[in-house]
Amino acid sequence: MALDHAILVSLAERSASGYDLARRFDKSIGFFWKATHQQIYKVLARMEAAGWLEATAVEEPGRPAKKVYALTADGRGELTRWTAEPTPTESVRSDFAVKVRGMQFGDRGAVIADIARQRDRHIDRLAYYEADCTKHFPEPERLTDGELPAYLVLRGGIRTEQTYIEWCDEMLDALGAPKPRSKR
Amino acid sequence: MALDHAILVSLAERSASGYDLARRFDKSIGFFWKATHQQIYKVLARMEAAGWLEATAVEEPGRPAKKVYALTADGRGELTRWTAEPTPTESVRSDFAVKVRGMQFGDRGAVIADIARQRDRHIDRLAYYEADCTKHFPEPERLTDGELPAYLVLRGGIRTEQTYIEWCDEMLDALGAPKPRSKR
DNA sequence: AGATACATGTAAAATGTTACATGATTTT
DNA sequence: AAAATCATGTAACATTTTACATGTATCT
Repeated sequence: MALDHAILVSLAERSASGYDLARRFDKSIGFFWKATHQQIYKVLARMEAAGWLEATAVEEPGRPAKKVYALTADGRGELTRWTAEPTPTESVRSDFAVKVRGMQFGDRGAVIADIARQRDRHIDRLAYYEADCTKHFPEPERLTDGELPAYLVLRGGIRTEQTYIEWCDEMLDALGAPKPRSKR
Repeated sequence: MALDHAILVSLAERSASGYDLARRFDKSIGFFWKATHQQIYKVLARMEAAGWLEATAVEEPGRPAKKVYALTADGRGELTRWTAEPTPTESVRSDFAVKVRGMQFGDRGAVIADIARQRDRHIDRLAYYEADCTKHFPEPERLTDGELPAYLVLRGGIRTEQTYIEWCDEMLDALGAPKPRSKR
């Protein structure tokens, strides 16, 4: 009951094949939920069997045929039911935090290098999100009801990345380590 | 290769029984990694078989006997090896973000109420972290090398909660909904 | 000729969740 | 007397990850 709903939301936005979905899960919706194509194909088959989805074979010349999935009335019903449910507390799971906490029992220098790497990665991701935001929502003051949710979720991603970078900065300062790139 | 290292870090800090660990995973280390007792007992058995841990039966009058686990040299070796590995990008998984993104296809009012609920929960968690921080690290300017990592990880938790609350505020404002409690 | 993009899957292994199971002691 | 805390597990099920499998078309 997890990837299922992420796929339902994505298909509600626009019908797609398993392959298309796999690419979406590498960006846009994938910023907040990761999934591989193997997982996606399996869940699509299960949801089609459950009657939440309908598949249509689409052939384009010079390309393999694809199965495009669309929500059925039952699928839309399930999506509505799910949105009305209160979200359970998300189970936190941060390898990185555990590693920082365990640095004194391992390779201190390597962990500091890892913090610096993590910082770089989040700087890149922040830049990516900000570019995405400017591109899709150039005028945040004038958003339609349809655009608002995607915008707000992206704002959450931007805030999260900023916070992560600031946290890495605080750690590198406290550990007396230099920061690898300019930014701050 | 996930809960394993969280348990190794916790046991490196102090030897414990499965039951003790289950309680630690309800707080402290559990802020960054969730695990149930069923999972913990299974992983402990596996790691003992692998020679990373050693169990000693401890009996206290008026209480059931417990098996206290401690790291072996191999266990410490594995922990060091793991800390030296670069941390792979964490796979994001936010039910809540997916739900916000899908609000237009479901029950808008229910999702707004859910955002308010989420906000309250993170206000509570922030208060908890801050109290924990004041209690364990009353003088953050004077931390020993042993205290620093746990302090920094807690700081990360505090920053994360603050950001989450601010994000919920932004969403409630944008959606024209009132905020349930004082705070801001 | 080799790499990348398009397109869809199966199978095995590892991990995680939920339900079941038991029994002593302490607190309300 | 019932509920909570202490203490350790097994079993079934669901989910996720990793490896295997296949084939066409386009780009370099």
